[in-house]
Amino acid sequence: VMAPRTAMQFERMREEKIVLIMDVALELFARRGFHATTIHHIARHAGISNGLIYNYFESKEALQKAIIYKYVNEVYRYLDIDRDGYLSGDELEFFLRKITLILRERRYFWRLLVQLLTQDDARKELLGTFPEPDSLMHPGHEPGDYLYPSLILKMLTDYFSERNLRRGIARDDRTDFEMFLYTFSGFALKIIFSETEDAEADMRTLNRILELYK
Amino acid sequence: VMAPRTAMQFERMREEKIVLIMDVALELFARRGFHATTIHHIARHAGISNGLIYNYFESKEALQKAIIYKYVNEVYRYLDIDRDGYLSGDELEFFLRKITLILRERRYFWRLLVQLLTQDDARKELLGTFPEPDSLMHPGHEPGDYLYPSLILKMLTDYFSERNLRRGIARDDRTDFEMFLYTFSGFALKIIFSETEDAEADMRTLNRILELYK
Amino acid sequence: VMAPRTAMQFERMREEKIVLIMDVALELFARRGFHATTIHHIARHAGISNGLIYNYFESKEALQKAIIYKYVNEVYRYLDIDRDGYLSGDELEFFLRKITLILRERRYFWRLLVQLLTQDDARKELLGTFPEPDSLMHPGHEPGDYLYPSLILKMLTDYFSERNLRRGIARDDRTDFEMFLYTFSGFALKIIFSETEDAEADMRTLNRILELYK
Amino acid sequence: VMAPRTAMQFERMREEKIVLIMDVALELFARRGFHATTIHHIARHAGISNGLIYNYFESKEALQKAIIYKYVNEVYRYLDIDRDGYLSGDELEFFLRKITLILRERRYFWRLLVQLLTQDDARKELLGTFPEPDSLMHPGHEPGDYLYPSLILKMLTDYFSERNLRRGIARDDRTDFEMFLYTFSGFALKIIFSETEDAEADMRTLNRILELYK
DNA sequence: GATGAATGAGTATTCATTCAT
DNA sequence: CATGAATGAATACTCATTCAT
Repeated sequence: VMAPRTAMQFERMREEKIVLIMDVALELFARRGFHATTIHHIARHAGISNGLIYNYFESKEALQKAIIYKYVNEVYRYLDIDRDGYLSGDELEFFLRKITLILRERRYFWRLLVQLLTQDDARKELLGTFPEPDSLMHPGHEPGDYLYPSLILKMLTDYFSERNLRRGIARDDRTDFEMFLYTFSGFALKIIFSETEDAEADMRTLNRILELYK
Repeated sequence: VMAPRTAMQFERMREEKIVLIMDVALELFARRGFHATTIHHIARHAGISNGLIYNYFESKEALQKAIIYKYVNEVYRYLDIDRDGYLSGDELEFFLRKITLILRERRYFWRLLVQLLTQDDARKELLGTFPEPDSLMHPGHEPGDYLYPSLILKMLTDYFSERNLRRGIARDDRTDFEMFLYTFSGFALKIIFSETEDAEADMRTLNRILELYK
Repeated sequence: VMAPRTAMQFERMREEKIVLIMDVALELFARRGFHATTIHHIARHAGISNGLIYNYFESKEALQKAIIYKYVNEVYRYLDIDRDGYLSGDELEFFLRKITLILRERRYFWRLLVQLLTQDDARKELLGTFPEPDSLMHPGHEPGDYLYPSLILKMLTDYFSERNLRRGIARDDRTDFEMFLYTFSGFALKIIFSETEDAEADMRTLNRILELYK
Repeated sequence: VMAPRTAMQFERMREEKIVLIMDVALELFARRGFHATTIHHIARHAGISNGLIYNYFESKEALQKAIIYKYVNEVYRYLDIDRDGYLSGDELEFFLRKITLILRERRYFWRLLVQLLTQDDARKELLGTFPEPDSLMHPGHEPGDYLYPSLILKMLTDYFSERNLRRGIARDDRTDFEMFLYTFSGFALKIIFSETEDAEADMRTLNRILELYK
């Protein structure tokens, strides 16, 4: 007579499978696109049956949402720097270095995200999942809040405003801010979509960006 | 017996239908993605029947390829600058201004392209459709050849090599070249995916890019 | 060169297919039950492909609803007797004879209906599709209104009230009314579910019911 | 080594679980239909696991059959009146009153039965489970035999034959017999499917039926 | 006995593609 | 050339059933 599994054993089994499924699905979604990836693909790659996926996720769409949600949260947690709303030059550097790491390590997640931003409906849906926190309207937001995109944007804007002041440029001149954003965006895309890693080259690029815009 | 004029009229009608289908399909592919766009969608938006599409295109995939092919050629023709393989500063400026225009005017095409580059298989397929011309290996390529990506890249590389010389930097220092590429890529994406046009802001950005990298 | 079909030809084709599909589906739903009947069954019995069914009906459920709706309306039209809200003895007889005919001719429809009334959720859904007309509250309803179940019920109740008066029984004694309803229900079920028709026996039964309750 | 008492306890536990499962399944089958009821539903409602059901029943179908079998037997036992094959007027009354009680108390069972009779295949299967006993052909059947439907039917036929004689009607006139059957069927359905109980009204109806057909 | 994770056959539904007219 | 009805292969999803623990 074998003892039945304990609730904890079951819980662990579930956790493991969920992680497995999400990881496999993320890579496939990122590589082939959501629609071109079949549940059967995912199941085969994960070494499980089609049906099992539905033990853990309501639908293919729900699976994608769960993936997005998980990694977005992970990123936010990872970026949880000193959020007094103010960004010093060193903090900016720290921030960019961290992001660069995340871009590389979570490459597939970012590929998926870019892909989604590419499609009208998915873009709307996606942006809708980041409701702006009230803390943005009322300065002095609670520590523990996530770094919502607009929050990050605001911190950067402020940073560049002050930088302008320091340099004797009109406070609200957005030139450098925009150049910085464009440059970093292009750089980010390169990291996300390059097949091979060249950490050293990336480092050089990052240094140059800091040199220009810190 | 049909008069030749009638045959020509038919030919024109054919042309018009083909253009109609491709334009509608391009927008839909770009907005919703290839898989999420059905032949039925395209037919309805074009005000024709499903079957008619197959009078002009072998398959949905063939339609997409035809679209890519058509616009890529259009872009190449448009970019058909003085191709002696050498790019002066003014030519670079001219080149970038032209591209900026094309990015804006052919926004949907570029969206589709970015979307495709996003998926592994499509990316391979896409890159495979631009076989490198021999003319690249043997300098002094034929006029009339297209400006293949690698050709453009080479012209830019050369341009930045010389610029380095001018500025007393090591000839093969790729720093500025890369920074330029990243910045312009980010800028291009912004144009392609922004819902609203802000030609003036784009102009300012472009001027700044030229200021930095011309 | 063949001339393309006219819109009317298409319309006729559509009509015919819709009727075919609904008829086949009705019989199968009635005989095997909704869940036990697969779309594939229906398609095979109708001699068409699975997919075609979805050209005409949104879903399996929508198909069932369309069937119900169609036959309910047909029945209502068929029962469209002099609807002044008052039922004479002869009108009652006429009414019952008509219903008996319909029960026999639309046997499968009634089987399906009984089957649905048998399941909780379907029953609720079904009853919800017969919204009570306002005309019930305000006597003197518009001619052209359907004979909603409650309207029929009311006519019968009134009939039996008057019949009570005629016979010197308390106006609101429901004994005979209920006995009549039970008897006719049992009789209806027999007609609906008997495999073989015995029109003569049914006639005798109906006569007896009229003898007892007219 | 287990003490016999423990074995017996186990046996009782088994019994209780079986009864629990059958009761829950009966209600669900009756309310939602066999196909729309999942094993998972049953398990959840019974507060047990999916797998456990298969410890006690071969399959979902076997479970339904077991339910039918159990309740049919229960009904038969309950109706186990003096079966000399002859039905006096008082015995008829007794019989009907008993049935009325059972209809009300085993409402879900009867709903399920009606639902099954509604489907062709289930109807055949169901009727096949009541093989006619030989005792019917050879009068003077063994006590202890069940009151098979045909036996009941025969008793009623005989009862009405004699009643005809008493009333000076042709012995084989089936008019009253049929009217009785239809009326009681309609009445039975009303009891089975009415959401609320109205024992008093049912009593009045029953009395009226007896008044008419006893 | 008991659990619930896992399987996989079965089903509704979609959609590119064909074809008679 | 043009239509849209028709096909059927492909795919997401369900659920009875099995089985390791």
